[in-house]
Order: sequence, then structure tokens, then C-alpha cells
Amino acid sequence: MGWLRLMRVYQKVDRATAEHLRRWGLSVAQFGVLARVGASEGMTQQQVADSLLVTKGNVCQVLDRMEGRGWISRRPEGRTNRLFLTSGGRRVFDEVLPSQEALISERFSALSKGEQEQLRALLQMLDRSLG
Amino acid sequence: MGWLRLMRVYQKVDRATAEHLRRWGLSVAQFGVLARVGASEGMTQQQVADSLLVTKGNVCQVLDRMEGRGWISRRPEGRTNRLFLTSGGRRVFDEVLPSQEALISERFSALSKGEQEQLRALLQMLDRSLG
DNA sequence: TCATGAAAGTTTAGGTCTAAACTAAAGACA
DNA sequence: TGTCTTTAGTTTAGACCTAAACTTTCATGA
Repeated sequence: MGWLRLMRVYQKVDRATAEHLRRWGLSVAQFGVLARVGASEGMTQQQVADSLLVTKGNVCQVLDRMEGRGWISRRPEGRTNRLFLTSGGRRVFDEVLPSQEALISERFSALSKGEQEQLRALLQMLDRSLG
Repeated sequence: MGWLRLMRVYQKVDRATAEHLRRWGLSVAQFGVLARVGASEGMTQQQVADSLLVTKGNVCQVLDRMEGRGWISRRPEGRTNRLFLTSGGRRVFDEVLPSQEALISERFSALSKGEQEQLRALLQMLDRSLG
């Protein structure tokens, strides 16, 4: 079954990522938030949750820790919080993002460019079909 | 990046699985152990951990709950524990496994047979390259 | 206007997972 | 035999994640 393979690949890359990010004291979840907010500041917590496919309760908890470490700030605005990187958060983001992309690219290097494109296309079809 | 797609597909299928298994009061982690032990009884905890790509500490915790619910039994043997399904565990296993396989097959049905085979082949190459 | 309801965020209980420290049982070898 | 190391399992602290209950704030329409 393809699902088992997909699980294994996910687990392995996820673990490699986790170990890599530990160098900056970042967890995978925190990196996800950092990357998302870094890519478009001013998002609300709910928007971040939706885009990462996690609950808003989870985002709230992860943000508590990241705010505590001075990487992200919540700017209240009516009933929402708008999220921004602090200067420290921006510095980490600028350093981690390319490094993380390099790690992923290295992990996928067993596949040729064409094969990677094939894989991407198949996963995209699947993703779309899953709503 | 293909990795983002893979993450999304994993998350979506994982959530769907979790919701489906809730009907039997099973978590995804518990189902993993149940399926592994059900497929070859007498395994040690370390063997289960290795085959699921998780730590032995994690397996120990999950087993505590499953043993508490009467699905699995530990049979001490020297310094290892051999794992077996109880009759109740076997009953759940026999019922859940086909249902779970049907769910996965349904979730992957947006891809043709050939496409699924392609996907499986690409993931297998990737998996092997990841040690 | 104001009551009702929907939406954003927070909190909590409970299961998952890891890393690391710990215990106990084998095995190995001088 | 006695010590030394390895291996299996357990425990613990800490982060993650969800579901569900809760609070606050906004929006809507009678």
C-alpha cells in the first residue's frame, strides 16, 4: 500500500527536519509558524491555523512559547490578533529558511528533477481530491 | 516544493484515519501497534518500535493504555516482553483492519491504478535513499 | 436599540512523541 | 567466577496536538 510508504517518508524527513532545526532551538511546529508568518506578516492566528491544517488552540499554544522567546509578537486588533516577526524572529527566519530548504532538497535528491516533478504532480492531484 | 504537498497529504489522510478509528476508541498510534502485533504476534517492544519508526519509550506508553483496555498482553521472557493480542484485541483487529484499508483505498481513489503504482515507486525510491 | 448568534482567541484534559536518565537482565571475557 | 558492557524496558519532563468548553468581540436583524 502506498500509504505506508508515504508515512515512512514523512516520518523520516520530519525527524531529519526536527534534528536540523534543533540547532536553532526551533521545533518543527515553531518553524511552521515562523515560516508562515515570515512569508506574510499581519496574519491572524486563525489564518495561520487554517494554512497549517492545525487547530487554533494549537497555534495559540505554540505562539505562547514563541512570543516568550521573543520571536513573534501578537498585535491585538478588534477580536483578532495580527502576527508579526520581531527583529530577532526575522533574523532567525532569514537564517533558517534557506538552510531548511537546502536540507529538504538534499533529502529529495535521490529522485531526478523529472521524478520530483512527477511526485509533486501526483501529490497535488491527491491533495486536491482530499478537499 | 514537493515536501509541502507530501506534508499536506499526510496530514489530511492522518486526520481522516484518526476520525475513522475513533469509532472503535482507537488512536492512530494504537492502531499502528495493533496492526503490527496482529500481523506477527510474539514481537518484542523494541521490534515494534523499530518497525514503526518510534522510540521504545513511546511504545511502552502506548502499550500501557492498550494493555489497560485489554487489547494486548505482554508476556515477559528474560529481559524482553513478547506481545500478543488478547481475544478482544483480535476481535477489534479483525474488524478494524479491513475497514481501515477500505478508507485508505477510498482516499487514494483520485489516482488511477497506474498513478498509484507510480506514486508507490517514487516513494519507495525515496524511502530507500533515506536509510 | 438590543438580543442573538457567529467568530477569534484561550484554556484544559488527555493522548502522542522524543530525549535522556534510570533499572534490570544478558552476554563476554579476563 | 566476577566485572564490564550492551540491550530491553520503564520513567519523566517537555513540547505537540486535538476536542471541547469557555470568553470576548463583532455582526445582524427584529
